[in-house]
Amino acid sequence: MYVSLKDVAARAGVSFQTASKVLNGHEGVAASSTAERIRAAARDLGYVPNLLARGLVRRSSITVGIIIDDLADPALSSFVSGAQAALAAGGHAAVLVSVRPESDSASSLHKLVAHRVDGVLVVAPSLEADRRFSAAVRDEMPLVSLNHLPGTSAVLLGSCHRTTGRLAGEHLVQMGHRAIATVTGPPTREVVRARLKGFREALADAAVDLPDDLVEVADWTADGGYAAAARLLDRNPAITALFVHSDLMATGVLRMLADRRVSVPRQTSVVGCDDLPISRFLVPSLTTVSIPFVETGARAAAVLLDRIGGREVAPRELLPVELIRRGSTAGPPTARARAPSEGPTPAGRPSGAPTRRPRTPNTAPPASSGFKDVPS
Amino acid sequence: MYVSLKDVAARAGVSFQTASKVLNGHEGVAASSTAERIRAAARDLGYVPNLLARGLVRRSSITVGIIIDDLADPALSSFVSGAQAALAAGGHAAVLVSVRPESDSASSLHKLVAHRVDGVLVVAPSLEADRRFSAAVRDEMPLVSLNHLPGTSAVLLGSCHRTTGRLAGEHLVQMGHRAIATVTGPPTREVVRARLKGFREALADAAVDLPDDLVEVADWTADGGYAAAARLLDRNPAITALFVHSDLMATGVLRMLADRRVSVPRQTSVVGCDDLPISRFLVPSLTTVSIPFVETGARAAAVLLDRIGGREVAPRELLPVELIRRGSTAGPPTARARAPSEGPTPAGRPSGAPTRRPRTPNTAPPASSGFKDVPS
DNA sequence: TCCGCCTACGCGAGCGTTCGCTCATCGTCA
DNA sequence: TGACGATGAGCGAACGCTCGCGTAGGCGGA
Repeated sequence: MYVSLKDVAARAGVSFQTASKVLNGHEGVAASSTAERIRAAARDLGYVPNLLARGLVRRSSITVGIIIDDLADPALSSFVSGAQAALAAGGHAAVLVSVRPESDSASSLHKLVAHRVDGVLVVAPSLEADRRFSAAVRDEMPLVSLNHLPGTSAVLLGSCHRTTGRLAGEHLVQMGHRAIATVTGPPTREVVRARLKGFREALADAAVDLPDDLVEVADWTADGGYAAAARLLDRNPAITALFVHSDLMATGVLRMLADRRVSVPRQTSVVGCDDLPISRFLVPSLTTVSIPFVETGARAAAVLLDRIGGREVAPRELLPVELIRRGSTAGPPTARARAPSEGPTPAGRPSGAPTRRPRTPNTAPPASSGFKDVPS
Repeated sequence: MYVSLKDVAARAGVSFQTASKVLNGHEGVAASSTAERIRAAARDLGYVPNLLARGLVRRSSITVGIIIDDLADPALSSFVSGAQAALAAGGHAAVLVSVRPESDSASSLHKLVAHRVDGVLVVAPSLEADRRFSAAVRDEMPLVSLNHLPGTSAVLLGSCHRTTGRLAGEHLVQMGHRAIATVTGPPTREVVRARLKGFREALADAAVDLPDDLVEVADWTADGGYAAAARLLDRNPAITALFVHSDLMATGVLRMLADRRVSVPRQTSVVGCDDLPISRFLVPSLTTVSIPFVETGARAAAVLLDRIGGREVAPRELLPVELIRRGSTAGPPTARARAPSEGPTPAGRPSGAPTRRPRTPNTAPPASSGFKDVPS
């Protein structure tokens, strides 16, 4: 089926061990004429080394395992995209396994161990609180994770979530908002707690309070964001700004506000988190804290390769985040502007006649940070 | 480092070959007491079989290679997500390699061959016209592709693009549109030609013409969609409907229309293609032809496993597509309604006073096919 | 008592590599 | 002329596993 080293050696008239050495680029192991003969034979026969056999004796499969929750999640797939590129640059292939709710999380790790991967990259937030997984981690195995993995020696790589929350909070208070609410992810996640902490700090610095009833938990989905924002507005119609923990949820929030005829950013400002590629194209374009997914994935892979190579690496590393100002944030409505409808009612219907379209409506041209590559 | 069969056998007091047979579930190869002793030893020692060694002798790595363009593309990552799940169900792991523009496309295939994958799944539209890749395909190797791979024996799996185009076209003409334009992907792609063909057929059935200047080519990106739609409207302001070959591009189109103050769907209708998870949350929610990415990926993986298992499979298989009606399409504006602005001008500013907001504006509640799981 | 059969296990070979060691040849220099 | 270091190539072992076959020992039947 496949041509082996022996086939190549036979054609070149040498022993297969010699062929091995030549094809591996060892110097001074054969006369240049012999070496060339071997290389020619390999080329003619289309020899492709069997990495299974090589891995067996070298005790390294030149592969890295990636454990992932769900590739359909744009954030996670961006991570993997970056990681994959960096791994390829390092000559490693990626073995992908997903951790599925119905199966034991430790089994996905066992699968990778069975493949004798050189290291593992964890891109699975659902594993954050998974004791069984943490317990199954072999400490000898180099491990880099994009989420917390308490109790393991895994290197943590990500962005500074506290700064993320702080940037969003500062932006909103600087614009003059005081009635600020937030739609978070599940508080079991460390990222959620950290973002909330930074957000609270920023608000506190401006003497703005964040009572519990202005914090709504959602599940990272657009549907969840929609519902959470609806609950928030039902409870407190005076809210003028929302910080949403992911762009996907923010999309749901924007949609919900549109359904209720709440103008963004005139009546309510929205700050997202992630900066998905699509976020600058939403109407209004979404102000958001940019998380460098691809870069983080690439860096994670690079660090993992360092660990595999025996080089010393820091136990955690955070990549910078950045606030991207776009069209979904503005100052809060003035008292006069808000008077007619007394804030959006739960039913969402403005009571009076439609007001004239504002000068900077939700269809405003994108902020300069956005569309620079779109022809005007 | 790792515990081997010999370790297990030594602990159980048997030869490692016997341990191998027992652990592989062979019947009648050992007394039940011995078998239990071996299993206990394996459990105690945490034995994980070395798939490299097993693959070497069994001549099967129990892995499947996936060649992908870019995981950051939501459509492609959805494919892989579905495929990955199906592969896992079949006991196979996925080895991921990406084909990068700067490197030889055949080398990614060689990489997989080196890993002795049992089959290859191609999720790389960029390889469609790649002669070098097609030439490098070993015909013995089971191959399933989501895009055309002319000249190879690869099984083609996808959706019926012609139907896709037809559905979009029929929907628009049924709503009464006559001035219909389209933003396509690169015409080098078979999918683009097929969609265009179906679209043309649907229009022709209603005696609607599609002259070349109403067809604009873009590059699958939102930026590209934005620019293409701008060119289209500049050339022909009378356009009342647009069929866009991907939801991502459609997002750019919606954004561009919003920037020009063209109301969707009141002034212009937009039909997308893909039905990305986010599409129902856009404002207005996007009418689109749903492509079952995840299911296609899953089916592709299942077919690949069939081929690997030596079962007979059809040379191509198409999954059904479906038109999802949402808020971005409606009938064309009446002559009266369009009179004030004489169609959107390139500058995009309605000349008269803003008309009263229509009863079904672009912020209308989503169509029933959408938000059924969003609480009201 | 001997033969043959079944059960339960061991043995040897081989999968395709890598790697260290041995060995033959040859030119060089004392 | 003989010892010696390069140079060039082969050889054996090992990596961890699977699989077919060989073979003890125990049993019943003739």
